[in-house]
Amino acid sequence: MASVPSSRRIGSPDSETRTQLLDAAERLMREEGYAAVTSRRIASKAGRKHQLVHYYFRTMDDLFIELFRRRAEENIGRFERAIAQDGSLGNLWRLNADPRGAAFTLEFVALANHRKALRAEIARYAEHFRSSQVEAVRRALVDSGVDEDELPAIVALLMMTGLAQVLALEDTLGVTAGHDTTVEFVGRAIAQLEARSADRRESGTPSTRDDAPREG
Amino acid sequence: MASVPSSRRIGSPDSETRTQLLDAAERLMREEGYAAVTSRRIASKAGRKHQLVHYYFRTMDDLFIELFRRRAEENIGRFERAIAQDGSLGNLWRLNADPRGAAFTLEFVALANHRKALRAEIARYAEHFRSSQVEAVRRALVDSGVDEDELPAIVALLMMTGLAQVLALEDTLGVTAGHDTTVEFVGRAIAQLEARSADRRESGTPSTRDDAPREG
DNA sequence: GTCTATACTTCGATAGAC
DNA sequence: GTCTATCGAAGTATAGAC
Repeated sequence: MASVPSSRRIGSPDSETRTQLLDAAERLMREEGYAAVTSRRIASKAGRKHQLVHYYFRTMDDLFIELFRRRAEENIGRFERAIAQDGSLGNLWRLNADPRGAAFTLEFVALANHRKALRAEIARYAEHFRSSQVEAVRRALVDSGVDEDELPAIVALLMMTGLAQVLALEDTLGVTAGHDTTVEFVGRAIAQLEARSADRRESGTPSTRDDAPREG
Repeated sequence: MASVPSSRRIGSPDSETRTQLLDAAERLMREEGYAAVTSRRIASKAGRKHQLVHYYFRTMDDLFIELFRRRAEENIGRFERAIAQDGSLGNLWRLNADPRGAAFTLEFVALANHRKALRAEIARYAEHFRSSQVEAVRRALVDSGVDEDELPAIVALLMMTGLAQVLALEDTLGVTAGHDTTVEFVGRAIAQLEARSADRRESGTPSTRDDAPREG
């Protein structure tokens, strides 16, 4: 664990080449799975020699962590911006239903199973993302007049996440029976909840949006 | 695709040793992920020489396919027996919520991403399993007097599957916030549906269970 | 910053002895 | 059925020249 320093030179994190290597790695991971992400194949895809990968990343673990981290941060930022602009249930579902995110998660969780260094990183991200999301869902539900007992925010979120994940997973296998029906069903269910929200606003009930979004 | 015969001798599928090798491979996969499943590590875990793995399996693809197939068949059998005995929603949820199944699926789907031979096998299984399950869910819903428009069987099934998957996936990461709440919620929702079913029986409406439970 | 050269490891697979 | 011997390919990593 207490890694020996190792005097080896390491390239700057700001390097353009480094970014290209990470891009190549990410493409490989998406297209062929994590086992295809090797220093040689990354370099080949980026038109470089494989030793250059080791110049920019001390170990492959470092590379994977970096790969995960930059996408995770981008993801959190994207979600938070989108939610700030439109925190409706419909938008939350749209964001979660993006199959790219689910496929990415899937691959990294499988990876974490045998790269311990990644596991901690992924867990930390998962927790951060979860608490940020659950808050948004909670606000959206309160907005629609859904009581916490009727449907707890965490349950709604796990259902959305789970559904998105299964759909994405099956898509990669080419199994898509019932997917349209399901997406449609969820869309309708959300529309109904949002209609409730509109009713409340018309009848003068103030949105809870204004008062108590404490936590986090 | 049209694999060259290759004159190499291959061991009998009934061999005891072969089963032990498969068991060792399965344990490796569960504990350390698919990348740890190599001929050498399997053999070592089974107290054999690595060449013996190649005696029983022409290629590693063959081994993975066999590994998947025997678990898949066992799984389908177990589900069908359990459902024949108790086809209630509650039991269907219990079966799906078993985290072992979800973890297994996850690893193999990740594997399928770079082992094309496995992909077809997994897709075929997924479709078979899906249609068998959706039929069971449909019967259970009809039994509870839930209309297909109110909640299509495929939607209920994908929700159960997705939820089970997310819970299992997060468990492996050590992220379990809200899991209890969710399991409890689902349990209560199902109990409510099943109460409806009981009401119907008491009021004399015949259960559909009696007429059409055909299937081996 | 990128390359050549190189060391060491692990892997899948085959041939052939016993 | 299991072993020894052996191959070539691919992986991670380091040192040092340019």
